Amino acid sequence: MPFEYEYARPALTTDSVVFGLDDEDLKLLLIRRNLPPFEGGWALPGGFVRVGESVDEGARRELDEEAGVRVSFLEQLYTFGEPDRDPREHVVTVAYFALVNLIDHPPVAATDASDAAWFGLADIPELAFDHKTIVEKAFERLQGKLRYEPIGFELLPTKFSLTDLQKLYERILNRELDKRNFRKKVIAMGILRDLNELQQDVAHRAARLYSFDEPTYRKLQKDGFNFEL
Amino acid sequence: MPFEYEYARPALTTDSVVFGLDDEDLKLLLIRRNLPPFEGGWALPGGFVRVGESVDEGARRELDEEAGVRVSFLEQLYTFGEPDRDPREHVVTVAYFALVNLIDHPPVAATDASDAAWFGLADIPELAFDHKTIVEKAFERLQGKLRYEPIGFELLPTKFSLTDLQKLYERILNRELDKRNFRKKVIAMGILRDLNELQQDVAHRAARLYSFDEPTYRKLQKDGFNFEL
DNA sequence: TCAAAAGTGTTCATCTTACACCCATGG
DNA sequence: CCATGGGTGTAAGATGAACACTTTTGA
Repeated sequence: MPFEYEYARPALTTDSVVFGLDDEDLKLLLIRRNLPPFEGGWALPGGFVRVGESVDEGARRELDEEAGVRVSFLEQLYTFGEPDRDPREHVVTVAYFALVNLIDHPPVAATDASDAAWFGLADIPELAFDHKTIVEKAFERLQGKLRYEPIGFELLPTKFSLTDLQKLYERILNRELDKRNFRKKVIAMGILRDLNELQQDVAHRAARLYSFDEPTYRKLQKDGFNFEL
Repeated sequence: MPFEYEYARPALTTDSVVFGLDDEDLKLLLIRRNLPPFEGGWALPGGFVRVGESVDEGARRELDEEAGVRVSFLEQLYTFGEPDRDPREHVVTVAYFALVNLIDHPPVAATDASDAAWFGLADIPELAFDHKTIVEKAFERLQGKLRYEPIGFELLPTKFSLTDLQKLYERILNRELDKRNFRKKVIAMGILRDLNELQQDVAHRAARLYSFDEPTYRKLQKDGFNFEL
């Protein structure tokens, strides 16, 4: 036992709630635990923070190691510090909230032994520790942020139709939106670039394709513009 | 050195940004450090999280021990985990954001040797570690939350006038508000109880006093009402 | 020619903003 | 009687919500 301290220290981990959109369905990334406790059960990807790496780096490293996932969006969610949340000892976890684009970057096989899998939000199995609470909090955050920040684009392919975008909002917010009003609002914001391209190989009238114009968004944001949908 | 672990662990602390309103000026609570590093300098109240206590409890305990302050509102702000934020070693801190009512509960002398003091936001001295960053983030949070959650009342005495409330908003948001529109909006929300009392000992027409009607607020909130000012 | 989704404007109600004067009180 | 802040309404503009039909394309 080479590491000694004058006072007892809680262990420090990260756990990440990674959402992805797969064929227009919202999915959650889980890994199967191959160690006790909860051996064989499903849990959020995560692990111990190393001394000398930032907590954010730790979260990214664990995602890469456990699931081979490079996320496009990662932010802190909340720190869970109840002493009994891990049966072994006092483990404080910094939870993260992440979005990946499963369409442009489809998942590859997990790099180490543990297997990783994507679950529809309705089909989430029992989770280890307090991970259910963490997932719930992350989903609330996703719903909240979606309306006030342009994070939905992180889940879509670079080129998308207005209907794709609307479906995304409807699925995550869990309510229907008016097509005309939605289009009016999103176009009026001026943060979409019309690519003058059409969908290919669809059995109906092809939709125009757009991309998120991030530079323009940043410019508008500086001038006090607020995204809201 | 009685505590040994198989892997190195970062230290875990809390730091709290406590705001109070004093004679209608927003103040920040700081303590003077009596140990290196930054000995004699000002810093946020906080300290090590003990094994077996929740991180929230740790934050409250440190506030009580270092400044004798019982806060009415405390919530997590952010976890700062850069490995170089403390010159001694890797210290991860869970930062908290707290509000106290300095008018109904004026500060008492600090309980232990360290001295605590309230600083106007414009007069904040140099701070130890990355505490300046933490304070900035907390102030942004205060400004953001103030508009969408009824947290301003935590800073006011139980009985206040509409002008008191408006001044609070103007000071924190740093812009002027229209008196008539402000009153219309806040009255229309139906979350203020008119106490049918008047200010005493003022050298002008006395204002009506109100209190925040929290039960009604909670009821409205359940029915999907959203506070916004 | 049919099915399936794309695309497009107007109206009404609501909310937001701007704005100025009289009132009550104590000194 | 004057200085100080308390208290009040209206009109114009902006925003949000409801709503239905025509167009394009491939099968």
